[in-house]
Amino acid sequence: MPSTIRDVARASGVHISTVSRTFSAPHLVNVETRSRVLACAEQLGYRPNRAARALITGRTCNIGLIVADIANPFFPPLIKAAEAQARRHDNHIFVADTNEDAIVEEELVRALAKQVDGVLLCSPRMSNSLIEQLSREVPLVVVNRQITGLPAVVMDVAQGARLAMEHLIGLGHRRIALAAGPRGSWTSKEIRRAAMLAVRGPGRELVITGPNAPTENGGLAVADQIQKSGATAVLAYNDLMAIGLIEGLHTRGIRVPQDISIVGIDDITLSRLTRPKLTTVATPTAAAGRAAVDMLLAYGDDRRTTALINLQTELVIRDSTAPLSSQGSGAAPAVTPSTTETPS
Amino acid sequence: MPSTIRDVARASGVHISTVSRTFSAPHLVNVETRSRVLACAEQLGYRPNRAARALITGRTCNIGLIVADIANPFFPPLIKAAEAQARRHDNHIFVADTNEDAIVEEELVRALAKQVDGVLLCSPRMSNSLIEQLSREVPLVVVNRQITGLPAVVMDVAQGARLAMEHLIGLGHRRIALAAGPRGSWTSKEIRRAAMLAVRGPGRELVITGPNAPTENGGLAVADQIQKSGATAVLAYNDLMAIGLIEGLHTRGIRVPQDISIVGIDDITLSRLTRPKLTTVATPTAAAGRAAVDMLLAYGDDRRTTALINLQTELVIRDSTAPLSSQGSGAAPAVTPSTTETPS
DNA sequence: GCCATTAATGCAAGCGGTTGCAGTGCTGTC
DNA sequence: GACAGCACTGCAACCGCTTGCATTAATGGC
Repeated sequence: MPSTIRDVARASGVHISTVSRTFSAPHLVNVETRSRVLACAEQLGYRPNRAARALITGRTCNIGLIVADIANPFFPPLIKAAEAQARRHDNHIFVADTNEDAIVEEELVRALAKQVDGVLLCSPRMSNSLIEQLSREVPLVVVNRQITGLPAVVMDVAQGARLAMEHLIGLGHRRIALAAGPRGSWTSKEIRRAAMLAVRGPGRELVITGPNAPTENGGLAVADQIQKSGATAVLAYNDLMAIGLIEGLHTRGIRVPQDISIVGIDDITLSRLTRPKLTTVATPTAAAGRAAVDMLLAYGDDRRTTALINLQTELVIRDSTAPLSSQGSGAAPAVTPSTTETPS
Repeated sequence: MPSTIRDVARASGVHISTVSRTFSAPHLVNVETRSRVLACAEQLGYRPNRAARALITGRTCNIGLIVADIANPFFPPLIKAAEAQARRHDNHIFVADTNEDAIVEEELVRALAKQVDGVLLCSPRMSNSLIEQLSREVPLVVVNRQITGLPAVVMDVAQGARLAMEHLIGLGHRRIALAAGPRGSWTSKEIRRAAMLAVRGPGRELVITGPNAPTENGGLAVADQIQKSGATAVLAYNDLMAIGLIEGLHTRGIRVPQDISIVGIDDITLSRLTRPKLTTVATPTAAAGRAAVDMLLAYGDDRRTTALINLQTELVIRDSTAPLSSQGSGAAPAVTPSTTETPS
């Protein structure tokens, strides 16, 4: 039904190769011929079949973008920035969601491999070795994971975690909890490493809980452990967990930040709209999306580009952190459980 | 570099057509031959090129999914459900985000058209006529918009809006505001129509504000108008706006639900985690995603399927709505601006 | 006036698969 | 023993498009 290059050729009385060139190398065809062909094409509603073109040129002008969970508000800004950047180079982004499942992840890379020019793998849950193997089948740029030999864009969460810890220590906290992220997350490992290093010191202690689901429910679920841990401050793997955690603590009568300080990571839009507003480590997700696309597109030019882009993070101090209160009772409930709160 | 069907044929000493059949019609090839071919294929790391297959079969086994804004938490459950359902039928979903832009929307449909078997168009911002035109170029299933002659999946937001209004009226509210959605949104029109109908009655009034961006910021921005409107209750186009609105009112010293009641629409995960928890109209987004995929896949069987699936919505009453307070001062600030609040 | 250039177009081979049709050898039937 | 039927495999055309090369005509230089 849809018209092909042959229909246009017949209609305009030229050979199909001339039609082809009209679209992919216009300077090679006579001005008059060109406009005649274009008119016919327009009239027939002809659009080049990109799949067929891809078959022979090897370029699809599509980029695959694989994320662990579209529902995690951390990703959309990255996705949108990548889309915008791709569009700027006349490419399109196909997004796919792995549901935090390493198996699905592998499957999706393979499924996309042949229909895109390359894949951006964001916050992968696969093993490094599998990623290396896949990178031999399709150009890959990894986001939020550092693998030697592979081009990557990472955000310096270690630095962010350190800043967060220093902030908390500066507020007088001594017993600090880390609500870790999911298994297989490079970011979570980085945070953990940096947090341990930053907290190290006399009279200080880091309590690690996890792995946890990187969602509100993950935060909700860890509230109990946090309460029992006696920590007076928490660094959460991400804002979503932090928000869930705040809610979980709230239902237990524990107030944030009076009774316990919470720091998130990511600075999602939402963290400005919760009460209390969330202190968090801002990650440059949009910049990461742009950089990853650029990296992938540059891939073609000189083969083995194994650059690593490391983007800075920064601490945004809002209302979920406060100096260690004098009662120093840790996460134990306040004596009179929050009678001054708004009803909930 | 990647091995083709010819490489496998050479390695296993058969004709390419036999290799082809090994993958697409295994029952036609001898068991021994098949296993030999499979072994060679495995060893060479051969994977059928889906683009090439699509070229001749006309089926890509891919489905395009276009949404207005990935960052809107309304969509992810729909996307995830669609992905799961598609996977069940051995198809893949490509998601693309239009940034609420009708132009980009059209461009994306066209870009996807040739690389997918059909497109799910969610909450389109285009005109009906353009959608009809596009549906002639590629099988289309529209979600959240009803267009005669086109297969569609809609959620009965009109019913939801009616329930919400009845709830508010039942609580004694007489002057109710509607924070409308973006221009071009069918859903917003439906809500408006239903709300007007439901509020109609002696001494009652509906104040409509908008169009507004369907985001937290949209809600934040409309807080001022709402305050001045004197309304004691608001139905927001979606939960995100409702949450932004609550925040905006909060900074103006107006308490929810004591001073003003708010109802959202969508029942996103978040609406259970805000304070106050949001009263909202739950929309069956996951069911919509599944239904849309099923509809699109059924498209092939008997051509012109113009079914319409209308999914029920329901009102979830939480803490952001309350009986009209006796002071009846509407959205005017409380006399002593919320000294009992938690600090923010 | 001849030849080398140049511009414009046609020709045909393929990209990596699928598929209708035509063999080939074998079995079973009468 | 001839033949129909079956299971398997090969052959070759084709899907829609690109591209190196050949062809043609027009142009310019000397």
